[in-house]
Amino acid sequence: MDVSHILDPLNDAQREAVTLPKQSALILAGAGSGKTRVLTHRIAWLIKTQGISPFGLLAVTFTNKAAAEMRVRIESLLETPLTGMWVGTFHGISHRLLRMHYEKAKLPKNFQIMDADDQLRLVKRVSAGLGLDEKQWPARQAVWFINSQKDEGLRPKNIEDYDDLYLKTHLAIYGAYQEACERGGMVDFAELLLRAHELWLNNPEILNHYQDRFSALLVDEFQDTNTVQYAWLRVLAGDRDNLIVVGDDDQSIYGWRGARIENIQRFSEDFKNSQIIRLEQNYRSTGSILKAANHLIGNNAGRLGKELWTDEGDGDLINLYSSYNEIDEARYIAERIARWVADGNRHDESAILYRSNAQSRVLEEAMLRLQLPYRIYGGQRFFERAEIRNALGYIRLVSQRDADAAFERVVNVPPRGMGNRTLEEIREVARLEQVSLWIAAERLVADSSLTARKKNSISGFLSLVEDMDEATRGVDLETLVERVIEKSGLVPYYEKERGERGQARLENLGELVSAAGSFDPKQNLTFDPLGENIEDVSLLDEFLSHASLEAGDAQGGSNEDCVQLMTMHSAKGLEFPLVFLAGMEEGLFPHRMSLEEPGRLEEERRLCYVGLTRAMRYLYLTHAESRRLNGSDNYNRLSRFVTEIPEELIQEVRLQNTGARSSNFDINQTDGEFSLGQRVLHAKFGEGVVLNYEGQGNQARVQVNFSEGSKWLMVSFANLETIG
DNA sequence: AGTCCCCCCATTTTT
DNA sequence: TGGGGGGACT
Repeated sequence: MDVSHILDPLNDAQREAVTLPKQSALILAGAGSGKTRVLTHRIAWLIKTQGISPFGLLAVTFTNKAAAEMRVRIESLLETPLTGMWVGTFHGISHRLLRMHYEKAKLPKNFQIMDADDQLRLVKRVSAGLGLDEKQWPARQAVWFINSQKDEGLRPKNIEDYDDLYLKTHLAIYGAYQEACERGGMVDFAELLLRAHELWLNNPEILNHYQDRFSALLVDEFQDTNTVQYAWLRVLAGDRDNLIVVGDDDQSIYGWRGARIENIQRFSEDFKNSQIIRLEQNYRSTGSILKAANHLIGNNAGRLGKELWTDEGDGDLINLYSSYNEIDEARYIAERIARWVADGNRHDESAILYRSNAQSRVLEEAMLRLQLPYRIYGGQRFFERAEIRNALGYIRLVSQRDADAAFERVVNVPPRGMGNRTLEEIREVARLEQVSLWIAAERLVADSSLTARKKNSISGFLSLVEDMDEATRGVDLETLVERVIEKSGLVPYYEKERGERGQARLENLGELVSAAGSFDPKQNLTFDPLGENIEDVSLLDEFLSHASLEAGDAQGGSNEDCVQLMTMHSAKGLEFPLVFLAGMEEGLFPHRMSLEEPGRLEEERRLCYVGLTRAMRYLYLTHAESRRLNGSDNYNRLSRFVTEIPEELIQEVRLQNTGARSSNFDINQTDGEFSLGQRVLHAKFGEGVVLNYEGQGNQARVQVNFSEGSKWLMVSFANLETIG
């Protein structure tokens, strides 16, 4: 069989990784070293030459996007649709397992997935039920506690409280919360993983089945696995020695949400037969950028060790711009991008990366001022928008009356005269009689002791949902969604909301209808073209699970040619020819919150490493001498990360024109010297004042403020005459 | 029930 | 500086 198209495009290390014999391995894949390529080619190679059916393969990723991309790339290698192979996220695959083995997992058949918002609401309710003061015991903190425990694989009974009030209280909340979840058949994200793990531990026959089925397990971004995820993988691998993990300890940046860099550091000990293959040749960045990144990360201890290299040459030096303040910093970046575009490049080949979202606003304003189209990553995603969640709440209730989270969410949206008092009564009945809110509401209506007013508002809601149910029997998914929205009263409710916001919400509701119309469960992981379908899960439930598990894109229109603004975290995995790292200051990056513990500082350094290695050709580091943040001025020192880069790799863009700092850097050039503030004469633009300059020799440019505005000019072509 | 105001807080994000 | 949440007031 001809597999040349699978092996030929690979370098030696990549080829070695792809053609490893069947055993466990750690592929240490540096930034831009062809990690995804190795994974996908490995899979194609296993299928084409090792006689392994796609059915016998499992590939796990962290994000839906990565899973989808992997599938597409394997399919294009195989030149055929990939059927039967499980490619998905830890959560998606766990969800599927739980659906298939719901009885053994001790879950109701129609269990629902709670997302972060549902979870917070439930924790609030549970804390209130325990009589805890929301001020003293913030629900967000309790959620964090619960999730971290679950990420570590810990149930309340496994946790020691050390007679400590903090622990005791949170344990009580965790316990009560878990009971509420069990009662309502609800599963949060962390629970999906923990539950699937327990499913295997408690049911050896099920575990054996999957161990027999999968002859190879492949994991992407292994450095981001948390304790449960690694335990999950180890249980599944058992003694089969068939676990291939790909990752980069130097790019582990999610410790704060449970990821354990130790997992990748200890992999070789846990899998004694495994080998390590390093992918160090980089196909993305210039030599200077790689040298800078290598040096920087060399300051971290306990690395597995890896040095990126390229055979493409050093390229330009890294530019460092010291600005007067954050506004000047943003202006400089914007002007630099404008020039980049004027030179014939695309906006979306440039990216501005920053440590924290708060930095984006000034940058955004600078983009607007220069009329540069931009796109800010992050923000609310489609299925997380309030209007979408409200609509889905109704839909959920139509399919499942006992869905308390949905009940709470929509019972008074749009407002229908259901006061907090009334709701509290419903909750009370539900609590006392151990029934769902829906049943409690029904009982309250039947109970004659209620005032007519309250009775009406409750029964109005109950019959509305019954109505929706009747009106949507036997109807397809799209029609169902459409009719439920129509009956819900959400449309007139949002029409009243002034501004474009209401309009946007209405559009989103419309989009939800079409999303339902084009929803194809065959593309969804929980179904399988080989007929491994999960019995009796309705298309509707499937759609709702999909909405929880895959929150969708943050914004549409992402295909337009825009400057890309995002945090360094969200930039992981991406690359851009022109990259700015803004706010290279102590306290901001590394962030002050991470300074105390050495481990967290190292994670900041890894984040910086990620940032640096996003750049393909041109890299600019910027910092501000003064930065207004949270309403007060900060005077931060230059980030230690900049000083950890060898000086000879950095070229300072020296200039100031914002006044407050007096500068008289001289610009040497053939016909004389300019200094900032120097008056000059240009043949076409007339008189002007030098504001700024960068570059050296015949690359030098000056920014001159002429009467018609400021312009950047190449010193060697502009023929400027000094005057005065 | 809805609006307004005040107070508090402020890193990073996926599922 | 600004957003979100909670409480108070209408």
